Amino acid sequence: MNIRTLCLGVLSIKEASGYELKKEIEDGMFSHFIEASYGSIYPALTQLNAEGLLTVRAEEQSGRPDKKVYAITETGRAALAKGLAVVPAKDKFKSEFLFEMLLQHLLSKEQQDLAISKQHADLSEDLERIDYHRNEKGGECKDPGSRFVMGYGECVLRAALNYLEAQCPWLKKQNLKAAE
Amino acid sequence: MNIRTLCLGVLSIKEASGYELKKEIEDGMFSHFIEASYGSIYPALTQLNAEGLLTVRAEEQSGRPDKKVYAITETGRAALAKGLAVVPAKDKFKSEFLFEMLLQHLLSKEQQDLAISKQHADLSEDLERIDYHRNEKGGECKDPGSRFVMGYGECVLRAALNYLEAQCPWLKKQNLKAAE
DNA sequence: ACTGTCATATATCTAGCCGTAATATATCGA
DNA sequence: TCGATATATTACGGCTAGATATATGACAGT
Repeated sequence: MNIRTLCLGVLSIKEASGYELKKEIEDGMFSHFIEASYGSIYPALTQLNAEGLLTVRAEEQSGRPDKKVYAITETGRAALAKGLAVVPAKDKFKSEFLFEMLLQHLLSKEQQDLAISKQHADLSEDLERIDYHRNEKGGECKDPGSRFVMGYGECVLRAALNYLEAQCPWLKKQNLKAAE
Repeated sequence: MNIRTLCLGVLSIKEASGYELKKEIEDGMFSHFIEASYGSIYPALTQLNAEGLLTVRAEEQSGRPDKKVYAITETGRAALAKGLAVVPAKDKFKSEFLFEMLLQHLLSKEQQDLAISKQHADLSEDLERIDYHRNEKGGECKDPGSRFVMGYGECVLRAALNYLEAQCPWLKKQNLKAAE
């Protein structure tokens, strides 16, 4: 699956500008299992629009560049359905953290602890974001699809967090201190 | 962290040809948290060799292309240590499976079930590979680094698998059938 | 109060890294 | 004979990181 299908998928939920699309992918419901950069999003939107899979509407804004709001068309929905109708590729997981841990004998104790703290913070942040999307933004994630992916993410992230805390008990103490 | 550091890291454990390196990344201890393709590995090795971070030794083989076995040098180890001495970037996780699940209302029941079965199989396979590296290849993964990353992987994969089976009870029945 | 710097909001583009997949060749097992 | 295994190479295209442009509001420093 490529960036084009990805954009169509996000836009099938709600219309957005390129900037908002990126935000959605970075901070929104999609954030824990999708990545995409401006350099791929903007050209994709332009192309999809040229092919009639999206429409654009320019919103003028004082001081800022015009916002180009993209919306999916019926043709776009058909293309999306087609793009999804393939068996998904295997998940891709890349972790520099685990790579460093594997070679931990090459690192100082401080570097190791720093890496572990950072991992712990990253995981916690992702977990909080999921909780936020589930609870605080009431109503937006009530469909079966959203619930499934939120549940998946929560469960995986929590497992990682638990493992980390079990292996490094000092993380919890540090947590308590930080919470004071 | 880039491919160069990655190659150095793997070669710091044992010397290997480009082909073997790829195998290690694909099927070995690294497989659940690292990806790299021939298209990036081979040029990286050539370059690292040119810079004196690796040495090469050509092993002649009947019938096959010569095997170029790369080994890390002292300069290479220093470069590796330097490359690791940065706070690791955040984990990257991309899942087409979760993307499809989020938009499940656009898929037929058959497509959904197929995607779920495949995900289940992929996760199981990864988990088995970890178990294999921990148990059957006795002695290779006894250092703290290996144990940590194997434990992490197992724990995360098992959490995902449990979630999937809890959400889709038919997976277990199917499993039992397949095991007969 | 003035000033500078940073964050937010928006879009675009480029350089370079990286992956996909084709190509080449030889052996071995089915 | 077909496919898998073992090995190396490379062209093409996709994608990321990051710089550039512009305006406004918030906040810290002097």
